[in-house]
Amino acid sequence: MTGEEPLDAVDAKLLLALADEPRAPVMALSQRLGLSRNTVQARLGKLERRGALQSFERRIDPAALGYPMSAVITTRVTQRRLEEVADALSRIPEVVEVDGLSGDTDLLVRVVAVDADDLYRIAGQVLASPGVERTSTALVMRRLVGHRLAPLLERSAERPGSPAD
Amino acid sequence: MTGEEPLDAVDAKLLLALADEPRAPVMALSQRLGLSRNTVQARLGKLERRGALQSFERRIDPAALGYPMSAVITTRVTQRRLEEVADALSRIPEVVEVDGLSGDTDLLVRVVAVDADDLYRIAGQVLASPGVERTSTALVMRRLVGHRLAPLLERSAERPGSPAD
DNA sequence: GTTCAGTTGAGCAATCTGCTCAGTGTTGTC
DNA sequence: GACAACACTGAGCAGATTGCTCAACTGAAC
Repeated sequence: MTGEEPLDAVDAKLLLALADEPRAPVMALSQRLGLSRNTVQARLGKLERRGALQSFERRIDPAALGYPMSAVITTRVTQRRLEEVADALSRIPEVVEVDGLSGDTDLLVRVVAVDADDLYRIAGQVLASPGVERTSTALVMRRLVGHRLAPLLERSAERPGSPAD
Repeated sequence: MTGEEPLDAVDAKLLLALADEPRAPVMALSQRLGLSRNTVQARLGKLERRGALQSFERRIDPAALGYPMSAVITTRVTQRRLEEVADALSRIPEVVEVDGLSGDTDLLVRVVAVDADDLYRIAGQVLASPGVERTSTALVMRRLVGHRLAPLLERSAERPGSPAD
């Protein structure tokens, strides 16, 4: 068991509605879903308590903030120093995301930058972080599919049970 | 010029406040920022119109939806078929993000899955997509630094001018 | 000196919020 | 079948919030 039961169809529909109108008042949502205001409010509260909603920061477009350039830096790290490295990386403001991976590369570091020079500087900082052995920087030239979850939400919204049955 | 001027300090503060309380009413935001309600409303409207706020879907935690497993699949693609491949990938619901990269690997594909079997299946679908030559799947074992933008926002909130001066 | 965008404070009717309560299924259990 | 647990519903209420518009003020640019 995952500890929390996965969301049900109603939750999925609620999230879809929110995806469409993020700042929609509860009233609008309840009408849209054909549920009572009470229910929607309870569901929303449960979603938040459950931690199903991540930080609002994820919605902010770095480009609009003045960082139009984005890159992924795959890094190889001295074993057993992952924590330390992650900590060092988190101190670089332009590092927006770090994932620990299995396989050849240990870390996937996502950074944003103002321009090419800026990116060069940041990549240097990543490489200079204690514990980092080797890095490889790849520019994000184009966002082919923006982060989306709607397809999975729609699946959940239709089926009653768990996502994969 | 980027086409749109970057956000200013007020915008950054507004976004920071929203990051703290995503569903805060405009009134609360205006009090918090020491600005008039009118101004906050105007700013918010401008942010949305400008496209500075991305889809709400980004805030939804796939794990809560029932997809606790995440992986990045780097793929090599037949040249000139990027569009086609991206289109094919976008039809796989579990593909949540696709970036076109410079360098050795052409595509960075982020997928979520219910479990290891599911991931195996999805990786197979990615590889089977027309135009995909080779793939390499790496499991996201741990999120070291969750997607965040606050450090950059705070920088913008303090300095009056552009993000890097 | 004038124009212009951004901000402010005020006002208004309509709506929304947070909260509580009791009633109504729908389940699952013994 | 009886019963408890649970989610959903409809209703109510005081108070806050929204969307909108207006006129006035500020600072900067020209």
